[in-house]
Amino acid sequence: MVADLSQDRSRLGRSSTAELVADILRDRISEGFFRPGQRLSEESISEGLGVSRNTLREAFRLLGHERLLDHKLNRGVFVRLPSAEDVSDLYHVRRVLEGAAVRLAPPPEALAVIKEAVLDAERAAAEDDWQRVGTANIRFHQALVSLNGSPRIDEAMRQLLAELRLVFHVMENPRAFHEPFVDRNRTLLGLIESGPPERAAAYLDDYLDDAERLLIDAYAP
Amino acid sequence: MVADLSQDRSRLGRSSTAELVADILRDRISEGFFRPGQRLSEESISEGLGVSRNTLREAFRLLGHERLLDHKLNRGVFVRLPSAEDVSDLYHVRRVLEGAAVRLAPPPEALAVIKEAVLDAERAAAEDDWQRVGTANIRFHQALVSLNGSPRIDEAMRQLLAELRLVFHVMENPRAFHEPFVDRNRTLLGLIESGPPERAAAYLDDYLDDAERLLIDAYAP
DNA sequence: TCTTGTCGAATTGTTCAACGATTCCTATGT
DNA sequence: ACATAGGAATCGTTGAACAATTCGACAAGA
Repeated sequence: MVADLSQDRSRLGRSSTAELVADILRDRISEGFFRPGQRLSEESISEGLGVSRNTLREAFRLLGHERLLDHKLNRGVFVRLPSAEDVSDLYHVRRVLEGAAVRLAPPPEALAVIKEAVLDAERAAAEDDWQRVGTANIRFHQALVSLNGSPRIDEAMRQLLAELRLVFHVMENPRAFHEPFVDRNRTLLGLIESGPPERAAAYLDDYLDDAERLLIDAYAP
Repeated sequence: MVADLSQDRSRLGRSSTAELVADILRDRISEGFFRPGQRLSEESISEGLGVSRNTLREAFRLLGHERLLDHKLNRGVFVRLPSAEDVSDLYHVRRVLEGAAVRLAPPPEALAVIKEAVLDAERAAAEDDWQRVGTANIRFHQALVSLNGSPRIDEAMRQLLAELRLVFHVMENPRAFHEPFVDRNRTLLGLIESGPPERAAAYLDDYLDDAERLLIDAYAP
C-alpha cells in the first residue's frame, strides 16, 4: 500500500540555497558565461545573486570539489583553466570508464538512449547546428558510460565531461573538433550492438586516442 | 639549485581553517571515532574545535562531497552509513579501476611500492596485528590503482577506500575479513610482474568477486 | 487505543557586520 | 630601471542574530 516512496525521498533533501547557487554557477560556467581563468569575486556575485557571502562560499566549495573552480588561498576563486596534462589525464580516465562500459553486455533499454544521442547528433550535423552536435556527443558518451550501471561512475563521468567542456571553451573552433566523430559514434554503436566486445573496445581506444591528439594539438592554454 | 618544490607547493595552498578541520574530521571518521550513522552537531563540534560554525559548515561540505558525511536539510550532517547497494557499487568501481591498472605495463618503481605493501601485510599478519594488515591491504590496492598513472583515478580511489572503511566500521570482525587476502595479494603481485596481463586481470576479478560476496554476506547495516 | 493537532525547545539555514591577514597595485625615492 | 613602502581591495574568519524547520511531548477527539 505504501508504495515505495524511497526514491522520491532523495528529491526532498535537495534544496539548500548553497546548492541552488552552485547549480546556477555550474550552468553559467558550462555555457561559457564565466570563462576559464576568470576570477569570481565573492562580493559582486553574492550581491548579484542576492545571497550572503557565506552562502556563496559554500557553493564555491562544492564547485571547487568538482574541479570547475580553483580556490587559491587569499586570492579568490577562479574558473578552472585545465592544462594539457589535465586533458591527457581526462582522456586516460575516459579510456578506463568507457572501455569498461563497452566490454559489458549492454541492456537494451540503455542502448536506446545511446541510439537517440547518435541520431540527434546526426540531425544536428545535417542542420549545421554544431552547438547541438557537441551537446549530443556529450550525451552519447554519458549514456555509453552509464552501461556500467554504476551511480558513482555516472557521477564521475558527469564531472569529467563538465571539466572537458572548460577545455572546449578556450579553443577557437570547437565545432570543427566534433564534426569527425559523428560518424564514428554510429560505427561504435553498431559494434556495441552486434560485434564482439573486444572489437568495440579496440575501436573505442582508437577513437579516444585520435580525439586526445586532436584536442591537445589545438589546445594552447 | 632551486630544487623542484612544485610538489610541496600543493601543500602550501592547502591551509585554510576549513580544510584543516576537514582533515581532522576525516581522520576521526576514518579511525572510527565518529561511527557511521552518528549525527555531528554543529554547535558541539565547532565549540570543541574552537572554530566558528560557518567555518565548520564549510568543512562539512567538503566531506559531504567525499561521501563521508550525509547532509540532510535542516536535520544536520551524519556520518555516512553505506547500504549494501553502495558496497556493490564500490566493488564495481574497484573492478574497473584496478582492472585497468593490471592491464597496463607496470613501471618498476611503482611495483616496488606495491611489493612493500605486500611485505608489510605479511609481517603484520605474522604478528597477529590485523589492524595493520587492513591498513597495508588498503595501501596495496591504492598502489595498484596508481599504476594507471592518473591523478584523478588516484583521488577517486582514495575516496573509494575511505568510503569502504565506513563499511568495515559497522562490521563485527573486520580482521577475519582481511586474513584470506594476504596470500592472494602476493599471488596477484606475481602475476602482474611476470604473467600475461589477462591472467592477472582474471585473477583480480575473482579476487574482487569473492571479497564483495564475503563483505555483503557479513554486512547488515 | 489510536490518530490528529498544537505547542515549545532545540538545531539548522542564512544573513550581516566587523576585523585581521594577505595580495595586488602604485607611487615614491634612489 | 629597480627596489621599497604604502594603501586599497579582497579574502578568511568570527560572533551574533533571526527565520525556518524538525522533533518530541502532550492534550483533544474519534
